[in-house]
Amino acid sequence: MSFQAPKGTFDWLPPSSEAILAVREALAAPLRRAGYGYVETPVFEDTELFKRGVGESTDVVSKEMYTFPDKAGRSLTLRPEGTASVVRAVLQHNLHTGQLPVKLWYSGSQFRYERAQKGRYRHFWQVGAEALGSEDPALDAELIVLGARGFASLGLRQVKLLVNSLGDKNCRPAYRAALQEFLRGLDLDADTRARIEINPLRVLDDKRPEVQAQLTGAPLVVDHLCAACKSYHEEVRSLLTASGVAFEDDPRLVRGLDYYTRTTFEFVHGGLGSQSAVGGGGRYDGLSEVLGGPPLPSVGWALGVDRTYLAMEAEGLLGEAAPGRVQVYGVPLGDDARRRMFLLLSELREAGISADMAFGGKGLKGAMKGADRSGARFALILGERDLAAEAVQLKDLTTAEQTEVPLAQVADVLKGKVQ
RNA sequence: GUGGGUGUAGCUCAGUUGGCAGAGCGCCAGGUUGUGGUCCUGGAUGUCGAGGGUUCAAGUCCCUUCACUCACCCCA
Repeated sequence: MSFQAPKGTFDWLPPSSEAILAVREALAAPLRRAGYGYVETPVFEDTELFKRGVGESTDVVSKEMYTFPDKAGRSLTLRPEGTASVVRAVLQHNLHTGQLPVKLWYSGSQFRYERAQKGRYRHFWQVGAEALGSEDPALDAELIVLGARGFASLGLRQVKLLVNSLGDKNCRPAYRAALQEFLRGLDLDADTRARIEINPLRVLDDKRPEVQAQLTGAPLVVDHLCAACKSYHEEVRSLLTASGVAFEDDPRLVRGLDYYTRTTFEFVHGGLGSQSAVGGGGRYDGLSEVLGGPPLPSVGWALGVDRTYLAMEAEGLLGEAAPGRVQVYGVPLGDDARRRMFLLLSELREAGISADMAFGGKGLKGAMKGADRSGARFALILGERDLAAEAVQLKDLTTAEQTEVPLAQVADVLKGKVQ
């Protein structure tokens, strides 16, 4: 083995690669039914976009970005998340000057320079959705419901939804100060003490038991919400309940990125190793302004495609996929037959019948094995005798029944037999 | 950045006290010169992660190093 994939990355191979395609489709389908348009943005952006949009206080920006200079000396960064790019694209193309909200969805690669472990890779995939320019609890609820529907449509039953509100620019500062005061009185290591000053809410997320034990009496943001945030959050919750989407209030739920306000939520699953989030999002009312745009209250989420795959694996939902399975398999005997089979397959494929054949001059036995393994129901056997008769032997591999079919009629005969 | 575990055939792994490099699966071929699956027979594939050391002898013991993996941190 000479080369291998870079650290923290991996290849999707058949058959699991088929499941990944299915996951992307399933997560996106509810969005398309709800009027979200597809957006595709560059995989790299101006480094400053992420510094400003995601926040310099976050670990994502301060130590996990793939940043590099291009040949003209510009600093570019492989996107570590999708929201900043989407907001940038909306502002750049003035999509927000039309009817609001602007509803967009995307699917693609994200990159973070982290130490890899189960469910956390340096290159990962997300399906995301953003609804920009509208402050309406129904929009928050809509997105959450669409995410939940996506997971449910894959058969996932153990995805749990956690919901919280982080307050807004009116009530968050007072809460932040109260939390900082509480945290400063605890016995914590230097890194965590530094985090108290930069991003105190994240301390609530610490998984270490000795830290969690000290957090039992910590002030909770729900107790510090202003009236507007409180009623907004109540409305979101009641819409979720009315939609039949089960959720759990988690007053400790915070998000890793700076731009979140008010509604925040996470879809969690127990089958991902030590990681738990299969998706998450929330409202980010101030992000547009941070990026130099007008006020554009918005809400969005991102769901982890590879993490969803792991969740499905944990729930035993990955059936026996049959990658590249075809309906018909050609078994040519000899060079003349191979040339004729090649043309016959093209004809079948044009007619909408999926077909493969034995390559490499295999013998009959080897070619028949290939037919068996291809998953095809029918084999087409073509040798010198058949060529002379302008016919082919059509064998049903499930019954071993074999009939001779004139070459000119193969497509028509098969059309009647496959599906 | 920190800590644990694992590196032997394409894959999953065994390998005892240091004594000839192994199994299952997969792959290829034959049994059957124009017929797959099941079965039988045979075959190919190894820098035992790499480098050094101890020893008559190292997959095995010691040192170094790399990779993978899991967890902390962080996050989808």
